[in-house]
Amino acid sequence: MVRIVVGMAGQGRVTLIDPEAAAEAVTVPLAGFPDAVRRLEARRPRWVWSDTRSWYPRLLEAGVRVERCHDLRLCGAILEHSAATVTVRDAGEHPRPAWLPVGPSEPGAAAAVAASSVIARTPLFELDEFDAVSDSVATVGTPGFIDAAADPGIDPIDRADDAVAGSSAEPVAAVIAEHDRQLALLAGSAEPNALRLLLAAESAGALIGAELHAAGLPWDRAVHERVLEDELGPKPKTGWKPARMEELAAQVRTALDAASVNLDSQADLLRALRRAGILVDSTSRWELREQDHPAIEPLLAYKKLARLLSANGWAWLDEWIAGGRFRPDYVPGGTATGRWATSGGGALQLPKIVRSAVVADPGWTLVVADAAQLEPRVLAGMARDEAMAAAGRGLDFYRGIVDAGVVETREQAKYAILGAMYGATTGESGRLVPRLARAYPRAMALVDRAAAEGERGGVVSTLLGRSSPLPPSEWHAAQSRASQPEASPADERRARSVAREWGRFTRNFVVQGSAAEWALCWMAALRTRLAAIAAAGAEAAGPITPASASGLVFERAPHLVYFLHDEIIVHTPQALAADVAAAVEEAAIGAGRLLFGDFPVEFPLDLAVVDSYALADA
DNA sequence: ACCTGCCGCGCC
DNA sequence: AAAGGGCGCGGCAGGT
Repeated sequence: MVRIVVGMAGQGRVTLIDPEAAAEAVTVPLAGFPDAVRRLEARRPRWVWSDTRSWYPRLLEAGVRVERCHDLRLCGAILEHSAATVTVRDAGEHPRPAWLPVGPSEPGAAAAVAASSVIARTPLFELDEFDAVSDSVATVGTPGFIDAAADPGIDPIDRADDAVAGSSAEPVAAVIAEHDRQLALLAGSAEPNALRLLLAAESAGALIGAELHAAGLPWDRAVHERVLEDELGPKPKTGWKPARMEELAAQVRTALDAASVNLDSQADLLRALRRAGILVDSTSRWELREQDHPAIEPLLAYKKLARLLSANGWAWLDEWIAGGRFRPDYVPGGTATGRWATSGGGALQLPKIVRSAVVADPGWTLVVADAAQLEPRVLAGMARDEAMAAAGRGLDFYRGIVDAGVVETREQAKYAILGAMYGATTGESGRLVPRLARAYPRAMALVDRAAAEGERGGVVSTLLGRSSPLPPSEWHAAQSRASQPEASPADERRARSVAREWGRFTRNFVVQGSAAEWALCWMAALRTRLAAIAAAGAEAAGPITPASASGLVFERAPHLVYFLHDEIIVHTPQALAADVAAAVEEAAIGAGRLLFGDFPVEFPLDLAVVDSYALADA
């Protein structure tokens, strides 16, 4: 595997160097960076750079896509916290350099499942580099290493200016040294194969995050406006509430006999409710729903509309939709578990009601796929729980649990599973968990171990070796107070409560984090397959000229446009939709193999080829 | 005029 | 209907 390291060379110039063939180093002005990368990409190197969010957008703007990279910021963060690197880190021979940015940076009808012979022939993303990760682990580490406290991060604008000004940030020698340091941590780790896969997947995610932003989610403003008018009434003048909300507010005020209550103020509303004899402790929907009073129905309707207006109303459209695209800033690895975050636009919370505005361009269509019940399947695989995996053989895991006689209804199965993964102790969900534990002891033991480790302040890790942060200061404070001789029963209750709370976090961490790893591998494999489909299509269309090369990135080729934890959308020319759908299915099968080898856990998809996102879960 | 914390709710 | 994990965001309240 050739690596090409990217770093600054002073005077605003960029050096691209294969450290093993240093004589061939290229130094170019920043403006020449995309072309230099385009030329060298033919060698299919792994690009090593400080931060994908700083470097890759300018390549994408110039129409340059790269196949793979190593994101030093993201990979450094994983290596710095992983329980698998504790020993090699504690040896102290590989201290983290001060310049390396830490914490998030800012950027700027389904085809049939492909036969497994296809899977075997088509390499996954860099599958050749990895053996399937065969050990299931909820690795227990040693508390006492670096906390996950957020660092301020690096402003991308400043970074770009630095680059132009030729600051000494990231001189290429330092970047090479950092990559070597990370490779040494990897080599010295307890789980080099798993971690190597995680770093590759995380870095692929970084590329995908930038590509998703550059491509944008196709968005039909007119459809969105129609939704708003249907729900809220005509767009009001600035400073006015939509007509439908005013009507509902009037009904609520009449029913409460509170002519001037401000429904947007929790405090004001709560007082008015209680004065009207509705004895609630909050204004939240689940509590109001229980009440029998004529004010409740219009109030809940009002709150629903208020939410739509403030989160995805006309102002949102003006701010976030331009040129028929929604371009949120994705933050790969932005949460403790490795799930992505987004910054701005609420991209991970698109309400179902506005999804009808996600419409494919003319001649194009959307391939929408989500992994059905991903987390319990990942748990079954991690725990190597044969019985649980058997229940998941088929599209509906919950039905499988019922058919196995564990519980009576599908709903019970769902709540039992959620309870097991989230640590429910009360309610119907909590009562069902023991039945699940009898049926699937291995899976239950895995999450119970993770919870126990968290309760005592320890570290747990995902399948591939991403480790949990240490407990917050409240955990330490509560435990130390409870261990004092003069500790009160209240102190002890508080300490147990705080401990159990952190245990629920670590319990969920191993499942959610490992599911995020499956999703990254799925998406990374899909990205590779989409590129192959695009290349084949381009070949059929004739030679690639420099002018058409940028079109190869998004304008002619199927490409990912959305990612939501266990769900993806590919925007594709209609003629390629069947190929894309097959690629999506193959990638899912491949991700399962990569993480769980031959263990018989399945990851079926709900997949739809539709012109509008709203039609996907019909 | 800001900032921060909390609530409520959208998604997984 | 069920209450347990992870997020981001808008709005209000209460502080400076």
